[in-house]
Amino acid sequence: MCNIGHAQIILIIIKWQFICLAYIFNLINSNERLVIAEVILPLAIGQAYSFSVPPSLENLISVGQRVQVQFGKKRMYAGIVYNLTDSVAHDSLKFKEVLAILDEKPILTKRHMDFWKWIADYYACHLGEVMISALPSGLKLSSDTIVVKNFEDIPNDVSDDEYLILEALTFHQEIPIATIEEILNKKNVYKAVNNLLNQKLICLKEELQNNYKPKLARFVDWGPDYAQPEAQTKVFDAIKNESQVRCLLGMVQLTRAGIPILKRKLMDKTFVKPTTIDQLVKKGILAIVVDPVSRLSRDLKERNGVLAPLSTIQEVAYAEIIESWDTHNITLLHGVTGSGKTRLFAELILKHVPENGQVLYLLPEITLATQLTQRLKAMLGDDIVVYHSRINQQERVEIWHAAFQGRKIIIGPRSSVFLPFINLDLVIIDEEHDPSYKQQDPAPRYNGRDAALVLAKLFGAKTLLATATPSIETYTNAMNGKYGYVLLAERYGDAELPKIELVDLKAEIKKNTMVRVFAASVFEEINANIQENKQVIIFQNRRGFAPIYECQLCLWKAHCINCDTSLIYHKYSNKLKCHYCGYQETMVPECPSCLSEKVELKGIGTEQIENDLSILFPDVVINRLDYETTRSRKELTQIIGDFEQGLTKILVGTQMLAKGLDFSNVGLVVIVNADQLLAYPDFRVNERAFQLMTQVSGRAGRQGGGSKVMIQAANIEHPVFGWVIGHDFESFYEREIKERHWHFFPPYSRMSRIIVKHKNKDVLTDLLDTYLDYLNKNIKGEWQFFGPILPPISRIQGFYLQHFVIKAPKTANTLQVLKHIKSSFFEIAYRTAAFRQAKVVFDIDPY
DNA sequence: AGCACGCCGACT
DNA sequence: GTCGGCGTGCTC
Repeated sequence: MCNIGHAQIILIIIKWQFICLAYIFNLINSNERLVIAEVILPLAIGQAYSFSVPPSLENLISVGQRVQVQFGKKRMYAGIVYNLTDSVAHDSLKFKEVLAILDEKPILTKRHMDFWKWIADYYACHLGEVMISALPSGLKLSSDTIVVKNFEDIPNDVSDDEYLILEALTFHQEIPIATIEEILNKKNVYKAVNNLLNQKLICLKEELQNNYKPKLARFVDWGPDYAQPEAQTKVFDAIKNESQVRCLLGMVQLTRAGIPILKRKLMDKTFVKPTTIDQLVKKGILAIVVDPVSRLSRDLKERNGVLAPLSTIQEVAYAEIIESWDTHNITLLHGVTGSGKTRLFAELILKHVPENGQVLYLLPEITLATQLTQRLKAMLGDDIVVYHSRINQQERVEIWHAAFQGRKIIIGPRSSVFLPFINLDLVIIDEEHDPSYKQQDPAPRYNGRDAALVLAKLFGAKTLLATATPSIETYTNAMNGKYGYVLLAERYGDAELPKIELVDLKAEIKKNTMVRVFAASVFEEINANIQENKQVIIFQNRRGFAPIYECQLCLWKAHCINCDTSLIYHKYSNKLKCHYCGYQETMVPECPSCLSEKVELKGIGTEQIENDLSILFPDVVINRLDYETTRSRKELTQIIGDFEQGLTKILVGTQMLAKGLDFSNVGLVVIVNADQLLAYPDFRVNERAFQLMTQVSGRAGRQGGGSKVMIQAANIEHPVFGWVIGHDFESFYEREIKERHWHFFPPYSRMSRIIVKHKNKDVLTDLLDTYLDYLNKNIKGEWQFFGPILPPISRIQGFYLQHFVIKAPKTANTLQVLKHIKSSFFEIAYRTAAFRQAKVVFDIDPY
């Protein structure tokens, strides 16, 4: 008995041991199997954060999906699974759980997130910031996202959670996601929200903002019975009222091409009041249209349906590009303005890209809204998607999915490098030199051109960089043999490059022969072109009416209260505006400082030129193309369309005019003040001035010959003018590259700019001195540090700013040293309490 | 970036 | 005696 009892006890002990062992084994085992998801959150912190994946989700989760996670005490985010790993027990304890998986399938591939990582590393920013830029807002969710009603009746086939959300929306049009959590009385509501989004029963608030804008533009068209010219002619018999007649005459003239006209523009051109138009609308003669779809696109598409054959020169260039791709992945197509590059792109896409290959066609933002995309659409058909800043967020999500499903051609600005291509075969970067490829603010401060080259490399895709005025960096790479090089030196068809003439403003002013802002010869030339029914483009790279408002007595100047900038007068609104922070005040007729009335406007802006022209040429239709007049896409399309169709005779504008616009009847291009283009304190000024003048000139004479460009300048000895006049890119390059070499500027060095902001001016100076001292002592080699530099605008929105510049050798470990620079900055700033409030911005490869 | 916690000035 | 300013530190 005793023995048996003993044995039993032993058995029990063994049993217990077994249980304990099994328990421990189980623990280890389950810990080994525990899956950890590294998740990118849409925040400017850290890199990826880790969350544990509950067993129920283990088989469903994969890299590239969105998941709902809690971050901090109460905030929820839709993050992206960046990586999946196993972890051991003591690590996993501190992790929160993934609460839900939002996408059945990934919405992008690992390859794309590698691209994100490259951007974050190279441009010294957080992965989360890249995510914010990359994802359309329809795919981003967080606690403070606001959900908006987008249905009439609640459908039957929704889940309980979804029903509760929709029901709540019938009472309140908008509900923040945080409130939805309260309504459903639980934390993981994203799944339901996401389902409703997919069913388009709800929208996110940001998604709607873009949709509202086009509604602001009202257009005037003929009433249904007056669409035909005969009916329009007859209508004058019945109308007696003088202003109504004037209004209708204007309509006949301005809508000749069958395109409705902006109501405001009709009022401006015919000097009628809104009531006059309303009366005509009441009679049914005119109609107000709020159609958000431009009719221009339809017209153009019909006109350009047929693909013209390649010219002999284009054939040669085509063959050369294909050949150069045998040995180089990247090729520069250097084609003069008007050489028919677009037609070549169409040929490459149609003939070279395989059936399932994708094409990314990058363009500077403004060109997107123009004829170019219309022409490509006409050439290439419907398998083409255009991605630009003014399309709404719902469409963006659709384009996102289209790219992931292999849509063939995507045209877009720099941000389209973030679309989730699956089989990218060709990248075309048009107007490669354009500075707007560089994003200034916010982070990631990436260059769309350079990022696209990296993206293409990740896919093994071929790249074509195209421009009439290559950037110094790209041209150098082409000359080095790093890139292939194809030259297209002649214009397409019978078009000739325009004759460029320099007009000496100093001499003109001495002789007192200026006609307002124009030299006498320029004024005559404008006049002659109008007489010959040719169109004129006037270029002035400054918007507004006058840049400086100054007191002649005490020299007081209108200054922004937040920034270190002078306020620019806008006549249309009678306001003085800051172009940096948007601050504005109403113009007062006397000096606020000495109360004298001798305050005067100085300098020239596009608005003033437009005003002067309307006085000099009262019978000519003049229009203006700048940031001010193109707030909506429709207005931009309208302005370009009107000029293209010859309704507008003179077009005044800023550098928007320089970007790839194609007008056939321009006989004269005037650059009003070229000195200003050469006055920026930037090592790229000459390059920029050369490019701008050449590009603007390129708008002239795109069909036939005899066109002219007149450049007004005081400092006519500047060498850049000679090269522009001679269409001599090579001499310009020869000289410029020597300068870059001499001063160790890019492409000989890699440049970074570190901008530091602080509310206290002295602390800021102190911090920069301390830090630069540290850098000079600790970083050796060919590294050069310059600063502190006071930027042209040294105070923005209450913060003082200073920057310094780093020139680094182009060696392999540049990035590591930059990382060190970044971390040591924070270290030094942290040591002193006063430094800690400093904000710092890293701008790599600044433009 | 957001948000909580905490320590000092102007109000019921 | 509280409300609220923004400085500091933390978020898997």
